[in-house]
Amino acid sequence: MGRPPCCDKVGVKKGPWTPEEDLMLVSYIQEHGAGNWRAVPTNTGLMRCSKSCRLRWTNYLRPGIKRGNFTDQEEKLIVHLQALLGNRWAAIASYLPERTDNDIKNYWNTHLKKKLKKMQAAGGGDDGGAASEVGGGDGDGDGGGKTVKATAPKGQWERRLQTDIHTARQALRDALSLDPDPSPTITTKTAPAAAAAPATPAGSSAAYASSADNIARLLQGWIRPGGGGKGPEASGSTSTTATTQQQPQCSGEGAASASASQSGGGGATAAAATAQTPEGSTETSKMATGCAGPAPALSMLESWLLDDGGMGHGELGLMDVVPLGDPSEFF
DNA sequence: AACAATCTCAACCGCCTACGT
DNA sequence: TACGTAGGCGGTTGAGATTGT
Repeated sequence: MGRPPCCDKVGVKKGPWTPEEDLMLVSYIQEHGAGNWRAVPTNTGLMRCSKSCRLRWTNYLRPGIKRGNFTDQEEKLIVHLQALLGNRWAAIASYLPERTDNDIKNYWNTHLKKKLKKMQAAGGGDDGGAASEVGGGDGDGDGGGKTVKATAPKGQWERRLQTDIHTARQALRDALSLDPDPSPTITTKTAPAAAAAPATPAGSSAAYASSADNIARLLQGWIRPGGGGKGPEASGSTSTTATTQQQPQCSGEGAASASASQSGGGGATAAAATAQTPEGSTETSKMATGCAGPAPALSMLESWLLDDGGMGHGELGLMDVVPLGDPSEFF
């Protein structure tokens, strides 16, 4: 009441962000942390809508984001999770900590949908079940997200989440038990370029990409090792839902603080402890923070699956350890 | 070399839910 | 309790890059 709307649409700049704007945003978040997005344009002088600032941060500037070059395993994960969860990209992204929901969504729409269609047309591929499910709705799946979200009360939502995690586990089990065959059908045409310069987005605006890299370096500079709580995750992030913005940060630098602050509400201590392992101390920690090479989260998933052997205690354990709504904690 | 077609992905839009007043 | 805003999510779009002719 009485508050002005978020974006009055007057004098709000649109379109691509400039490196200068990025820097303004980054330095603001450096000081104040991510969150309270409404205050960002006001305090930074950015002529951007608060939503735009949040989006820019979560999809592009946030540390720990991996771009381009989806691995075979990532693809499989996405395919299976999409088949199970529908187009709930944020939920799917929580299983791929270093990918943004936007990235996954784009990748699905541009690559995977076609591939699955092709596979289906060819009489099924290595992703049999998932592919057929997905193909049925042309990737729009059950349309689950909105409908359910809109109608399910909180308790139901939590139950649904449990079910999601359950089904996701089964899917992962399937995916992992499938022939690991890194079939070349999955290669993308941008692969060569990306292989040459893995850290930059394949394709567009190389010049700007280098700016983004600079910003990334800047970010690395200001994120305190050990996560003293100064990082963006320490103060700002809202916590009502599981979103990509709360994923562990890259290289373990921000990860510890991220996990620590994320777990604020509930348990998740185990996950946090894992993430707090100093960078490079173990392979697991690297993978857990999503900053290893090509197969980041999956080893964790594998151990998770292998861990419980049967669904029995595993399910319970998972629910105990992973705060509802943020399965990525588990990584 | 020039043009057209296709692809990629960053960003916007609108809707929904949670939360504050 | 009602109302309004902020934050979050998924769908869609359009500019730029890439590939094919």
